[in-house]
Amino acid sequence: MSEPRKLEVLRAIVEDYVHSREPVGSKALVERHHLGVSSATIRNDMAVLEEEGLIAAPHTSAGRIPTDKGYRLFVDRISQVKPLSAAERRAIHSLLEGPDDVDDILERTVRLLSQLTNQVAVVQYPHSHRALVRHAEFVLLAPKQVLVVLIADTGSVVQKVIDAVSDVGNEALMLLRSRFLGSIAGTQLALLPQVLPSVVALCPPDLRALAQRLANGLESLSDTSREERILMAGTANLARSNVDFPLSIGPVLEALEEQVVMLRLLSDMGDDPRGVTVSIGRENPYDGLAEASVVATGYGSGAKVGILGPTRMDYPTTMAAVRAVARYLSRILGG
Amino acid sequence: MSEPRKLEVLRAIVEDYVHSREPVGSKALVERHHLGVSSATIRNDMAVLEEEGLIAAPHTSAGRIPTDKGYRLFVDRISQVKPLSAAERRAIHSLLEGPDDVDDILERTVRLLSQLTNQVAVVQYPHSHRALVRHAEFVLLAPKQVLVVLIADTGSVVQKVIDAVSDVGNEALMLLRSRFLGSIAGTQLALLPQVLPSVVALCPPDLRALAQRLANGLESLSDTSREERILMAGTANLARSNVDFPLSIGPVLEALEEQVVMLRLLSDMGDDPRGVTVSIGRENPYDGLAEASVVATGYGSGAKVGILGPTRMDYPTTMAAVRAVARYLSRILGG
DNA sequence: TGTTAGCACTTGGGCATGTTGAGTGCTAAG
DNA sequence: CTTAGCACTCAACATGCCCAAGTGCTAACA
Repeated sequence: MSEPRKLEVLRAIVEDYVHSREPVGSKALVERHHLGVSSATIRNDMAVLEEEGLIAAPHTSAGRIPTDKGYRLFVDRISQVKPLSAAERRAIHSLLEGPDDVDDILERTVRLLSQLTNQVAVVQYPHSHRALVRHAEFVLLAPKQVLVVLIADTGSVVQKVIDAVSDVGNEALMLLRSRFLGSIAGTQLALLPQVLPSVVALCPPDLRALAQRLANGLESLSDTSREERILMAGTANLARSNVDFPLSIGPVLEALEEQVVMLRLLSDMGDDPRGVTVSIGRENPYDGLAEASVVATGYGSGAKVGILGPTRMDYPTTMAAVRAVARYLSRILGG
Repeated sequence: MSEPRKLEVLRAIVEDYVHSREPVGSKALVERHHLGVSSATIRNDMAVLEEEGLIAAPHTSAGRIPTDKGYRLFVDRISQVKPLSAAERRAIHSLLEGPDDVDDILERTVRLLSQLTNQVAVVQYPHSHRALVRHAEFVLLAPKQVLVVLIADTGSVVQKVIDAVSDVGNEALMLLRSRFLGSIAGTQLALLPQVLPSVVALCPPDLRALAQRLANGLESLSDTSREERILMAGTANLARSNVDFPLSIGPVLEALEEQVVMLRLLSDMGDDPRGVTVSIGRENPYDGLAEASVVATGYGSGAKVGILGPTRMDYPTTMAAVRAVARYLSRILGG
């Protein structure tokens, strides 16, 4: 039996199964695809594929469905990236318009991606460890409460309330502000922990306690892990795509709600810069996603975008959509 | 037939049905509750209740289940608020500890509430129209890009990127900053639209175009509707509670994702300051929630907290939990 | 050696039929 | 007004049957 045809058969099975959601048999296969052979031959091929663990039969006399391993081979060796439709391109392009507020863009990105793929879309906030300090502000909220605001040149603004031990004077605060600002403006956020102590050390002794607290606040704000958030959209697609095929939706929702889980998942996926990465079924590190696949890729300076859906999904189209969206995202955010 | 007993029967039906998820019959009813009468009598009462539209039979020979109207009566006239368990009180108390960052608190609130009730918990960000301007900052990101930051005395920080028509000088920006700040510091956010025009008018002519843009930015930031966001947790509970009773989960997820829908829903609900409001099944303005109920109440200065779950839910316990959480929330955020 | 036709075999799903039991409504007596 | 009794209804379950889809195997074929 020829190797190319075997792959062709696997490809046909995957495509038919994704389309029909039903086990696919040898006869239907030869009818729908013009493989130049008879169903008997296909049966032989399928027996081999089953032996190799690429497909499986739910019960004795039913068609075959792809296994995780089968999907894996399909994705790695067979599937060709489908070009996007004109309408899809247009939809992605329209992302370029509108305000360039990061939050807005990401929001629209996940919506778009979930609509394009009919899956749950997920995007990680852009990494900012390369970002530079643009401005810092201390605002007195109450006699003993100071709001610390840190603004990066990327336009990201983070803030935190800190409590002082004793009453804080406005003049003192302004003095400290200019001291800090003079030392840290223009430095990388990631370097703040190294720079800040010296600023504190140079402060007048009576302000040092306060300065220390402010420094702590700034440092925690610069901690990029604070930015490790994800945004998602399209959870309703989970319910729709499984209306007659009850993938247990509960565990998946749980995983999606646990940002930690999703972040791990995304960052565990390789970061092949030119292609998208796919994690299929039990390949996922999280048990609740045993029947789900994740298709993701990096954008900009290393954060991830992707989708999550049932293992039975249209990989070529999905992968194309994810890749295209990631590219546009990189372009907009200036990767 | 006595009116009090009729209500008692309704109450028993609701409680049993919520507990067992199965239509409840006359015989089971007399066994499980010590109503002092026989099943035949209950049958008569049930016939009356059915005539009044308070309960219904799925088919000829099955028990009865409460209708929306039945739940309504149950909630309005029968159910007594259950006291919370010690463990629940403790859990809520622990909310008081930890950082008083608004985001953190709300985040923990929804998590807690969803765990307490086993439903989807929803919280609206606190209203800020009474908030005062504490500080405003203009930061030059690029020659033609300015980041406008508005800080309120509540500690809320909002920002927006605006594009200028021509290159912006740093000195000009600083000048405008002090002008704006001098005029708007301490005024209510809600009043900004009235105050800002005069500030623009008093600017030197060559800066007026820029000033106008900045004013627009500030105004849009002060727009409280921008703050009308909601936070939620526990969507996985939707799947769990309906494992053997397929409430169509799809439309519900859709509603939850459409913040607009949820916001309308919450604000449409009355704001009885001392009690919680319940919206049952088809009472909801949104079709997708025809089989769901919302239990919500106000907190702080008028924003809402609540939960969403199947109409078949344990109203007394849920209402107690929502009320308790809302009270603590008001206390922490200083209602 | 790979392909094909033919065929016996397996099996889940659909369908008709029968049975059961929970639950009802009604009536007549207490 | 309550109750016991009874005939009736009907979903849920079980049983048996058949059918179509699909398989694996074997023997013939190129």
